Amino acid sequence: MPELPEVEVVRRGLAEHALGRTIARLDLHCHRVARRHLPGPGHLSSVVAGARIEGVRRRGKYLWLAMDDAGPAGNQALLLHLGMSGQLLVQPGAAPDEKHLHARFSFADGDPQIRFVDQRTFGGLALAEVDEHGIPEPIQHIAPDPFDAAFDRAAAVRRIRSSRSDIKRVLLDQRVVSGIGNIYADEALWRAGVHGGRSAASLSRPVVRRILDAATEVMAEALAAGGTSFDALYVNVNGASGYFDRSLQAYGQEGRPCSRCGAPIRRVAFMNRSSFYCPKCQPKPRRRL
DNA sequence: CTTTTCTCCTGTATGC
DNA sequence: TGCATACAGGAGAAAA
Repeated sequence: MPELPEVEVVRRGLAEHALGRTIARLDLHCHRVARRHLPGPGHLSSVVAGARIEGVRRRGKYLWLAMDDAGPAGNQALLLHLGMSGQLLVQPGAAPDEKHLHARFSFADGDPQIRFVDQRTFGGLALAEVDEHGIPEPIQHIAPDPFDAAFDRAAAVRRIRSSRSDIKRVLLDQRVVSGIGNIYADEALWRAGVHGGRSAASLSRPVVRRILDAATEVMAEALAAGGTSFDALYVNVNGASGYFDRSLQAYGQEGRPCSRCGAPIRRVAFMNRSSFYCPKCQPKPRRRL
């Protein structure tokens, strides 16, 4: 599932294959893919045609293409989110349409195209104004991720400790720290030896720092491995899977012995999904999870 | 305001 | 075999 490392892998692929190119046309194959673009898909396509891609940026799990000032999109950005199953693929125009092809970028210089393919259509595209730092308006509420120059660890620690919620919930809240999803939240908590059900406010500053540092570290390692792919849903722009799933210590490891202490990893239902943790290394709080 | 729950979607796996 | 159900989960809307 695309969390920060997977989105960064895709960003790098786009930077390699789309940066500096002029969009000849953008074909949107379903209305839903542009649902966040209120003027509609026709408007989005017409504005983007003829724009030159001047930057490929990311904050947390959001990607955006910065457009040239002089072009038709004027200093706007094309904001992209992969949702759970979105893929951006570099493909020759002659390649057959993918089953869940939702958007196709064709370029003035010909091949290759960039295609947005998304089985579950939780992802999408939208055109957005940007602020003085180049951040799109619709994601102003998304906090900087740990790899962002604007990331302020001390501020993040304060924000986390001021929450009244469980630490895992807070880690998943993109307004506090962005980029962390279910997989890396579980891995960071396992590394830090903290149960996700602990109340965030009850954790000491050093423990919160340790959790944030663990999240940063595990995401950096995952990025170096090309991301985590459980199935064919997350791939890079060339269709290749990442291999960090082999290095996961908690997520998806139910019943397997903890690599630190040997206790079997447990799975519990959490927020309509799952949490994985080591019952010995991550002692459960008295409160319910 | 903060916090929690619900909803969007479809392919795969499991159960009867 | 076939049909029903559970599950995966990011993020925003809605509810509490």
